[in-house]
Amino acid sequence: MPPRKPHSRASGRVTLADVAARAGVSAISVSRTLQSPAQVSAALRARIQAAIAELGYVPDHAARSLASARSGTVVVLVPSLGNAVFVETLTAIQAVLQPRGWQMLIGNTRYSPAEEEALLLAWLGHRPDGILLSGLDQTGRTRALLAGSGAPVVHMMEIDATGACCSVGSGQEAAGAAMAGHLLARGYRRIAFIAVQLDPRTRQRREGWRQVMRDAGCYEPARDLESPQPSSVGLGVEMLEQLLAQAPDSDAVFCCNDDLAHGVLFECQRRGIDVPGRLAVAGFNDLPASAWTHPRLTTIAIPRTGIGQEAARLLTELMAGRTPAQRTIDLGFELKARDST
Amino acid sequence: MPPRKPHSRASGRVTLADVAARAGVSAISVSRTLQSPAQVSAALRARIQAAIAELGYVPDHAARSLASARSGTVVVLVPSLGNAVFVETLTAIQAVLQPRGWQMLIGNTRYSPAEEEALLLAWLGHRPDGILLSGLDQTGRTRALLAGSGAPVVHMMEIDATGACCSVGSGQEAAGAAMAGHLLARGYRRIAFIAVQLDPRTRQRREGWRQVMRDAGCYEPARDLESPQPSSVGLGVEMLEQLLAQAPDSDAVFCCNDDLAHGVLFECQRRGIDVPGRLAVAGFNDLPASAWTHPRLTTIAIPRTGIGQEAARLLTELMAGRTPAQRTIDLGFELKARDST
DNA sequence: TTGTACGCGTTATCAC
DNA sequence: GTGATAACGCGTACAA
Repeated sequence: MPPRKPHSRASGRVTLADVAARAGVSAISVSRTLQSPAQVSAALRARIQAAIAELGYVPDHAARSLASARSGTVVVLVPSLGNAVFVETLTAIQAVLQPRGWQMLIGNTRYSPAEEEALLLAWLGHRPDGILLSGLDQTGRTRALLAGSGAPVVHMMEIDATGACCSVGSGQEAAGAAMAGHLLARGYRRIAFIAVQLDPRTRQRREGWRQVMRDAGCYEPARDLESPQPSSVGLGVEMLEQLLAQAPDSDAVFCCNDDLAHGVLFECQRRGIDVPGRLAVAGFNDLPASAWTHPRLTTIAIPRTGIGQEAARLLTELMAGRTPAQRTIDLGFELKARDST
Repeated sequence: MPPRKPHSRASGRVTLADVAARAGVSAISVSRTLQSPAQVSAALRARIQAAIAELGYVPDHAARSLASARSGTVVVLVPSLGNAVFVETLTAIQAVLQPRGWQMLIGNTRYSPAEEEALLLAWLGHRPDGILLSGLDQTGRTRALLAGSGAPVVHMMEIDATGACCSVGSGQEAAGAAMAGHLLARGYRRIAFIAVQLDPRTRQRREGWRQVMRDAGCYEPARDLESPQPSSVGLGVEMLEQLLAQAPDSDAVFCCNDDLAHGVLFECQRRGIDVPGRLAVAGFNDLPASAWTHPRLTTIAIPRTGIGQEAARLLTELMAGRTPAQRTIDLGFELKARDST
C-alpha cells in the first residue's frame, strides 16, 4: 500500500529552509548566523544575510521558542497604565531587558488581584523566561501558577521583609510616616489623610501616617477619609468637599497620591482657600506636573526608574540561573518639600 | 547498528500528553476539550477537565501557534504610554479583543517611525493575526514588513483620505481649524499656537489653525511657536515664557495638547495673568484633569474610546477574512468650550 | 566550520 | 465521538 500523500500545512511564509535553499547552505547555518554569527565563516554569513534580506525573512518566534525551550519573553504586570509611576517603571525595565534580547508582555491588572490572576494565566502560555509583578498581594492561585511556571519572579514597588520572595521597592509605611513627620515639623497639627483606591500600598502609607499622628497625640478619625474609587483629579475635588464638610478646621491634607492632590489644589483655587496658609496640601508619587502646579506640590518621590532597573537586573540574574547578592532591595524614597506645605 | 538513544529534550512542564495519560484518553481529545468542547462527550470532558485542574496544565502558546498557524495575538503600536489618549485607546481595544480570544502585544514607538519599524520587526516574529498602528507615517521598510506579514492592518488616530489603507480616527486639521474658529468667534484676534513634539498630527492641527487664521487675516508668524521636545507640563511653562517674550500682546494661546496648556495655566497663575481676561488658553485632547483645572480648560476631545473600539472591531472583521463595509472611519471630535476661553 | 537527524507540544487530517 | 499520524519551523546534539 502506497504511503499516504503527505498533506502540506505550510504557512506560505518565508522559512529558515527557504533562506537556506536560496543561499545554498543548510538550515542550521542560517540559524547560526542569527544566533551566534561567530560560528559561521564570513563568506557564508554574507551569502546568508543577503538571502535573508532578499526574502524578507523573519524568524518564527513560536518555532524558536518550542525548539529552544526559551521564549525570550518576560511578563510584566502593573496595576495601571494611566499612572506615570508604572509607565516610567516599564520604560526602565525595557531599557534593561530589550538590549539583552527580551520582550515584555505587559499586563494591566487594574489594581485587582483577580485580574492579575487571569492575566498571568493568559501570559503563562507564552512560557515566559521571567515574571515581574507589582506588589506582594497575590491570590493563592496566582502563587500556585507562579510556582508551577518554573520562571523566576521579582516583585516590585513593595519590599518583602521576610525575604521569602525577591522584591525591589520602597517602604511605603516609612514614606507615609515621613510625610506626617514633615507636616508636624512645619507646625501643622490638624492633619487629614485622603485614601483612595485602597490598594495595599495606599493602606501602608496611611498606616505610617496614623502611627506618627497617634504618637504625636494628633490622630482624629474625622480626618481619616477614604474612598474605594480609582484615583483621579476629579475625585480629589470631591474628597476635599467631603473633608471640608466633616472636618472644616483641618490645617493640612496628605493625599495618598498626586492626582488627588492636584484636584485638591484646583478646588482650593476655585474656593479661594489659601495654600498653604489656610490649608497645606501634600501628595505622593511626584508626578511630572507636581513640580509645576501653583503652588508647587510637596510630595514623596519613589525611585520608579531605579525600581524598574533593579528589578529587571535582578530578574536577569535569576533567569541566568545565578544567585543574586540580595533578594530584597529597598531603594527608599525622597520627600520633596515644596511650596504647598 | 542499534538506533541512537533518543535524547529527551522535554521541558519538564505538564503537556497535553500528560493530561491525556492522566485522563486515560488521547491527546487530541484533550485538545478538543479546550478548543471545541462540543465535539467531546460530556463524560470524557469531565474526566479531562479534572485532569487539567489536577495537573495545573497550561497550554503552550508556541506549540499551538506553530500547529494551527494562528497566534491569537494582535500587535498594537502607540507613540506614547504617558498619554491618557493612548492608554484609554488601548483599554478600549482590549475590551474588544480579549473576549474574542486575542492578546495584545503592545509597543511604544515614542513618536519615532524608526522605533516603530524596530518594534514591528520584533513583534512580527510572533506571527500576529492582526496589526493596529497609530498614524499613517510609516517608513518604507515598515510598509514592506507589513505587506510581507500578511496580517491585516488598521491605522488609528488619523484618517486616510485616499482609502488606500484601513483607518479609524479624527480629522486633525479640521479640529485645529475648529478651535481657531472658536477663538475668533469669542473675539480673540492675536491668537498664538504652540506646537511641540511635532508629530504629523500636531502639524495637521497647526495647519488647520494657520489656514483659518490666514483666512481671517490674523496670521502672524511671531505667534507661531514650535519646539521639537516631547510634550510636558514643564515645557508649557517654558513655551509661555517664550511667547510672552516674542509676542507679549497675544490675547489667546492654542496649545497643541493639554499637558502644555496645563503648564501655561500654572504659569499664568504664578505670574498673575488673568485667564481668560488677559489671555485665553486652549488645549487639545481633553485629558481627565482638564475638566478640573482652574479655570476649567477649553479643549478638543477626540473619541479615543470609540477609536479603539472601532479600530479593533474593524480589525476583527479583517482577521475573519470578511470585507468591511467601510475602510475609513472618521469619528470626528468635540470642542469642549469651558472657562479658559 | 558545516551538516544530519530528531524532538519540542500542539493541531489538521484522515480513519475508525 | 474518538484516535493515530504527520506536520508546523526551528534549535540541540552529535557527527564529519
